[in-house]
Amino acid sequence: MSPSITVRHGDASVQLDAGATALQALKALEAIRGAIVAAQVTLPDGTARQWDLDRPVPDDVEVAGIAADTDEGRAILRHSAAHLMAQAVTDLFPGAKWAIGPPITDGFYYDFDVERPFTPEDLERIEARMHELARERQRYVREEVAREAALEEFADQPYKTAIIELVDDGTILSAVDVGGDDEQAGADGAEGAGGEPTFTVYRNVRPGGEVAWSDLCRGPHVPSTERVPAFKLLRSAGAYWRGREDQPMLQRIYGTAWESKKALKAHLELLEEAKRRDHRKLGRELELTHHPDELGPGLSIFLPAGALVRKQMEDWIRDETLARGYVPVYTPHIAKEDLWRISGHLQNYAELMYPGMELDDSASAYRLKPMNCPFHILAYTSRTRSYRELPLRIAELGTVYRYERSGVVNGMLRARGFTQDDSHIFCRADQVVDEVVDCIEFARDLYAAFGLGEPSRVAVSTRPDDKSIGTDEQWQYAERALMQAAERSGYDYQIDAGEGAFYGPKIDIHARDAIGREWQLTTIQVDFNLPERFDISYVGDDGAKHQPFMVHRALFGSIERFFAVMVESFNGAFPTWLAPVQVQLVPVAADFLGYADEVAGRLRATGVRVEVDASDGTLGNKIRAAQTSKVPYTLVVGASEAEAQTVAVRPYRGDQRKDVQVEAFVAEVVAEIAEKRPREHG
RNA sequence: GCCGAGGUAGCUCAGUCCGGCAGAGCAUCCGCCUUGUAAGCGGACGGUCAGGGGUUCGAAUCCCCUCCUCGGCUCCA
Repeated sequence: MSPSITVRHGDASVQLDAGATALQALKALEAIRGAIVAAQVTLPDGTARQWDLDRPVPDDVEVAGIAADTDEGRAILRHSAAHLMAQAVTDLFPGAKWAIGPPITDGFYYDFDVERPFTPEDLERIEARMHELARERQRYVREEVAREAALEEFADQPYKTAIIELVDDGTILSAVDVGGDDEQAGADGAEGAGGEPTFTVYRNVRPGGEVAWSDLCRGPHVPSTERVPAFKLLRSAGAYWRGREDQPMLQRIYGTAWESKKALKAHLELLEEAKRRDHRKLGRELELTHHPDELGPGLSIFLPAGALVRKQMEDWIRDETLARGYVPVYTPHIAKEDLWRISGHLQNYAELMYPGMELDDSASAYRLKPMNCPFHILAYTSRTRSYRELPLRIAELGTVYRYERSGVVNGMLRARGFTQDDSHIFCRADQVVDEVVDCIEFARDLYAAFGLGEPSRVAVSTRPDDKSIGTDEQWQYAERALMQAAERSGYDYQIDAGEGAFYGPKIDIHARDAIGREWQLTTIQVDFNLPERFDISYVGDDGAKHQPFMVHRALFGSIERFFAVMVESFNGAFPTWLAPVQVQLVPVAADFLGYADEVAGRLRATGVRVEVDASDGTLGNKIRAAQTSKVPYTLVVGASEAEAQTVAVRPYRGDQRKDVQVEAFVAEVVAEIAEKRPREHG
């Protein structure tokens, strides 16, 4: 008579023979809905853990299936895909050493130490081999092994033994961090006999029982290789072991894996769509921006069309900033090195600053500004400040220059010269939370105005582990203030531990674009440090001097980055109020140029940005030119229109309308433009 | 900075492996056409083949260095 266990799912409960697997339990409980990749087991003490379907479940637990088409389920099947890839690499490149292979957003990677970097042809071979292995229906078999046995088994895998060693000195958590979303280390908690950690090894077992491959891994995995239904290898790249430059460079292969071929296809199409929308490509095609080699990496020229879009953005933020009680300033691009010594930038930020400009007749070098804050402090200290003036919100569109390392510059998303819609709010300690809440609401309004909807994520970044200045008390106060503000603004927020700036913690606000990608845009930082370093003060109602807090905030973040996000999110087809050219006049033949000019003039008189196509191309040719330029409205005019004082309206999106009265169209487009600009200039 | 892939006309790309007159389409300009909703026809213009050095009778092509771009590591607005 074998002992029995009890398992539950919701209200259901059932008794099973001891040794029953998670899959058997779920079947007995009739708890399987759709495709599942693993189980979630909630132990009697309330902790929930992911569990292999073929792994026996303990007594008195709650079990549930993890569906393949959830984030959690995809992470598991991607992790299994990473194993499959490592096995294929091992087959094709004998002697390859494996490091870690976690699932990441939308995919997975695995790092290898191999003789030579992988070529695109290698990736094709590896992927083909993965398909063969998947068809073999190898089972992923979990096995717990003692530390010594693990060390022995992976004696010829230095990175695996290093992971095991990391558990020993208690730094396994840092190894987990290296792995990103998840990690490969098989440390399954310090639960082994005698306090020794127990490791788990996953073996890929062929139907005949032969062990094809084994990896140290925390799991769980899908039950068998054919349960990784759709995958594709995307690219290879160098990556440092443990992400540290003093460590060997490994070869990383990125792949993506999905619960179905359909989902994979949809993802690959999204990648293609992203490529089509790339702001560098559209910027060139639509003549928005220019990045000639002579200019230098990370620097941009805004051509007239791009500049008009940017002007709309700047007008919006300038007007809105003034309306919300900020005051404007203008500051220079360079300043004496001493300023940056006082601010602490030279000590904490030097590697991101351009080198000093030495001048013969000056005792001090000058530096390009990487941030605007010291200048705004100088604006603050231009005279004695009273508590009655606080909060004092100083704002500027300030262009900063940062010497980003050559490998990290990325179009306008990560640039060396960029403009922040920067503001520094000087306030009393008790005003910090209110000010941060206002900033979050301001950011929300901005995202809405520019068509990004609600923020997708709010994250509070806390004190960095390494470089930072200030006392624990100051950091705690500031971090608490940010969390309180985040709570009051009603957003769920997450904590990014150790991701703060060197001078204080911050809130970052992210948004999703039209094709679902997430961008970090707004940043709000609380600073107690610069006020101290510059010894700034205000006179309180007690007549004594007090030190204010500073809130740094940039809502667009970087105008260039936000511009790039706009280009990509709108696919270059801007809403009318942002579009560089709002209306394109197309005469059907040269005879009607006069009437086209007349209509254009009436539009221009109301402030609409309008152009007339005076080329001698065919009508089809001119229509095509208008469409490919993505102008919101094309107006076709010929004899009948001139006669009746009408236009034929061809919107970029939507159906064309004929015989629209000119005055009606003007009123329509003017209203549309006004509507998209909640606070029109003037 | 490190690893990999690239750089040919304003744009998109052939030609590079295997050294032998530098090409196509689009754009631009000129001419013809006088047009009714996504490319009319013809011609012209346009190149230090990223830059420099080397090998060679001869280099876009092979070798070396530098710059720049792309994808990553890392970082970040």
